[in-house]
Amino acid sequence: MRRFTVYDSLTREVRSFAPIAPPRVGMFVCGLTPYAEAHVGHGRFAVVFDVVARALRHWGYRVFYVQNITNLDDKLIARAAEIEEDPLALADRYAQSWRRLMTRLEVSSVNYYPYATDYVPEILAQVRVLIDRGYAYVAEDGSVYYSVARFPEYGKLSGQRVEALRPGARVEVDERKRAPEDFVIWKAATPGEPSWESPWGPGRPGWHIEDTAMTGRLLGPRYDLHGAGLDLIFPHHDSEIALAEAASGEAPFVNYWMHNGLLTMGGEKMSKSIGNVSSLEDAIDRYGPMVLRFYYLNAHYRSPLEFDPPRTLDEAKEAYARLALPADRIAEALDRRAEDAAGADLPDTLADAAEALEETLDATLANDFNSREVIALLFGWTRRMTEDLPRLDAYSSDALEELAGPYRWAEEVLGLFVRRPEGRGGAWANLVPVLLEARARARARGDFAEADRIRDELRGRGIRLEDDASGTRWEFTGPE
RNA sequence: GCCGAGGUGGCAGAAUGGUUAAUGCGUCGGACUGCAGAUCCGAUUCCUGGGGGUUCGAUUCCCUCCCUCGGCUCCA
Repeated sequence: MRRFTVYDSLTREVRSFAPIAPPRVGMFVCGLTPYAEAHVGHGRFAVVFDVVARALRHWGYRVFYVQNITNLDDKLIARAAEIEEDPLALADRYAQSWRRLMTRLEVSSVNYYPYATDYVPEILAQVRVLIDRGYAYVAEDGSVYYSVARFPEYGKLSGQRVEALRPGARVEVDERKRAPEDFVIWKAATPGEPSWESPWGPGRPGWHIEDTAMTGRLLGPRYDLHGAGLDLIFPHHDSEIALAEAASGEAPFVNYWMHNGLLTMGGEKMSKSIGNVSSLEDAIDRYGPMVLRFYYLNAHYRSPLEFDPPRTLDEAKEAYARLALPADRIAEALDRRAEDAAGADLPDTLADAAEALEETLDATLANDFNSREVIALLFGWTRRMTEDLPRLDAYSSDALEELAGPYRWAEEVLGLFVRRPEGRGGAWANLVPVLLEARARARARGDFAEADRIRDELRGRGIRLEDDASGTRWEFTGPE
């Protein structure tokens, strides 16, 4: 297991990572409340923590990664009422859409996406324990509240002191609470809304306790790594700590807290409530998953990242195309000579450089997941590979594998350079070589009008041609 | 008001107590090309918010001020 460091939001320092029970690592990330289409900001946390899990596995840890889905809350219920759909059905619809987007984005590391409502028994059990231990009380209407005053360390993650909070700053004060800072863990049912039976009457789970009940069951009372956007630190994560440590009597609840910086648009956080959202699916359709992943990983995960369409993704597209060009050419050369072992060996200096680079990539990422620095190193390799492109077909397949090494590393750990057959021209792919041959003949006899006509025709079908010294290449870019 | 994060070239965005502050985008020049595009080579050597302090040396550490963003019970 490689050693690595990670910035821990609780201690506010970069710490060396040590799992509770190596090599196993329990990892939990706060996922979506699926009541609307996912936006580009959501994609960031998904890719950031995907890379964290991929890296840990690459380094020999056995990661169990859980990303929850809050499939019932006030906003979701309100939205469902608006469009006259069952709230749980609405949530399921958007949750499945999220899963499809994750597949397209190559977010493959999540082991389990639990629904909050599938953990009602665990939630009720935790509510019971908290009442029994005197941390929670039942209000007149059957709601149950956590009494923040009973947990003196409340706020240690955010640094907030309870007495400094402004009750009602953004959310109306709830009269049923004993203290304004108390939060609901079991919400008495409202007619017409989904509800479950409980010893305190019908109701539904509060937000914070969903996660602690779920992780208690799946990861145990204490686990290694908790991630999310930094907008969730307060009150959500502070409340999770208060709930979990009170319920289990064990501490610390979580050993490492990771928070990613937020994606901004127009300088402000991208969010549904502000309305400055841009669809994630749209971005994937338009630019492809690799460009999007590149864009996210091109910044340190803790920095804010500005999204300014179309400029930012156009720029990422240009940069990624340049970075990936040798990776593609090497892969193509390998395809061409799959069964052919003949060819030149790699010069020692190049072979050594490839090996050394892989070690540097690991060491760089092991420094608090500095993916931006890793990408800078990969650009260095791409520059070096570019010089070798004309000689590619002279190398043996073993030599080509060595050249591909750093890109393979990035494919496994960063999820970049993934080549999928989809989007490569579909049914037209069979026709293209025939048309290219016809065009080559036209060019050879000087009939450039015919050559351009074929090029334009294909362009109209979303296939772009490029001539270079070795002949004509094509790629499917989609209809304009 | 309180808590937290952050201010780096035209833009995006890294890093480090120490030679010309990475990398990419853009721009300019050149190569290649029937044209286009892509690609390649070179250039863009006056960029670390202001003011103090520690140090032989600060963008980095400390103090202070200014500005931006996030949070203060909906939020990735």
